[in-house]
Amino acid sequence: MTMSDIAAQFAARQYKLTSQREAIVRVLLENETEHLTVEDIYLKMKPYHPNLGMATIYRTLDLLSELHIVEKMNFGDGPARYDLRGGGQGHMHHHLICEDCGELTEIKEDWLAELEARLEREYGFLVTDHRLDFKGRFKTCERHDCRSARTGRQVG
Amino acid sequence: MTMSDIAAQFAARQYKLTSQREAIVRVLLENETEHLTVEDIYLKMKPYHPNLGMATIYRTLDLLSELHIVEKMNFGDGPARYDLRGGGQGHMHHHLICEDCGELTEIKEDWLAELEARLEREYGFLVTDHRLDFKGRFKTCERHDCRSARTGRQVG
DNA sequence: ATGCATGCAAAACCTTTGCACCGGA
DNA sequence: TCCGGTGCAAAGGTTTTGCATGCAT
Repeated sequence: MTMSDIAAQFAARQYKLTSQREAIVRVLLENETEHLTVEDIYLKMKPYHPNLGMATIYRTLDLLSELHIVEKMNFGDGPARYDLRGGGQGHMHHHLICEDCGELTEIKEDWLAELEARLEREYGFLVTDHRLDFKGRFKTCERHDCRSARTGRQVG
Repeated sequence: MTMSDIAAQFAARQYKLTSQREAIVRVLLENETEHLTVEDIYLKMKPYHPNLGMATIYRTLDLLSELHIVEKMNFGDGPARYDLRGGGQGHMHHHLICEDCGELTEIKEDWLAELEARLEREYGFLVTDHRLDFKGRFKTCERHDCRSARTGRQVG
């Protein structure tokens, strides 16, 4: 996903790619592997765009979601997180969420094609997108044996 | 899942099963196939427990989540929804979310065992729970051809 | 008496909205 | 000029928290 791809999508729908919107997209592109919150974006932009308010970020992210450029994720603890969708393949979002350290890891593979075919056959349901989250623990997690000491951080 | 199962789990952790908590559990048991919000529960209980406030429901649901008796789900639109976990098998939560009508259907089968085994082999990640949501459309959905008329309801 | 649980209200938190202003076609 | 976009502040909805009271051991 490049800036000019995104510019083309804006143009196709007659949305304006203003300097604010472009700056927000740039932050997303520069942090492609992260799952940023609105506040994350706000703070990263503040030095360069001190007047840009969170409302504009919310509005821009809604727009980008509508265009399927970003995906909005809400894990139910704290604020929603946003993520550029992967290159061509479109939908697929799988996460490993460690219950010890809270780490959120994205699985880059699409393992669900056959399940989707089965849903269509057996439920008459045409899948356009999915999200799969696993909770558990990394064997190598440094906090593996600290479970009882945890404060109540919600990881899912 | 029966009330006495739940009572046993409370006792095992030295939590008190007060009349308020029992009433909340009863509402969940009586609506086992629904995905209730705190407000849903509050309104259902109001006639019988007019003094019971939402704070108690929040606190009780947190407790029930911690005991893995209910699952908290947040789809990012509106309030969180809560659901009794299925009988013995423990974790498994798969949903079909229709983008036309917003209907939320639960899939009652556990299709992910082999994926979980693969995650352990390839990522060193021990899965304790997962959630799988599919967005799409039921072929039979009555609103199938009304997409352009939709207001912006968020279904995922 | 001690400590957990409750009820109420206030606060906190995240997000959306209203409205005046700005800037490009 | 027109219209979408922005900035700020206020409102909205959901959830958490503080604190006094209540209840059971």
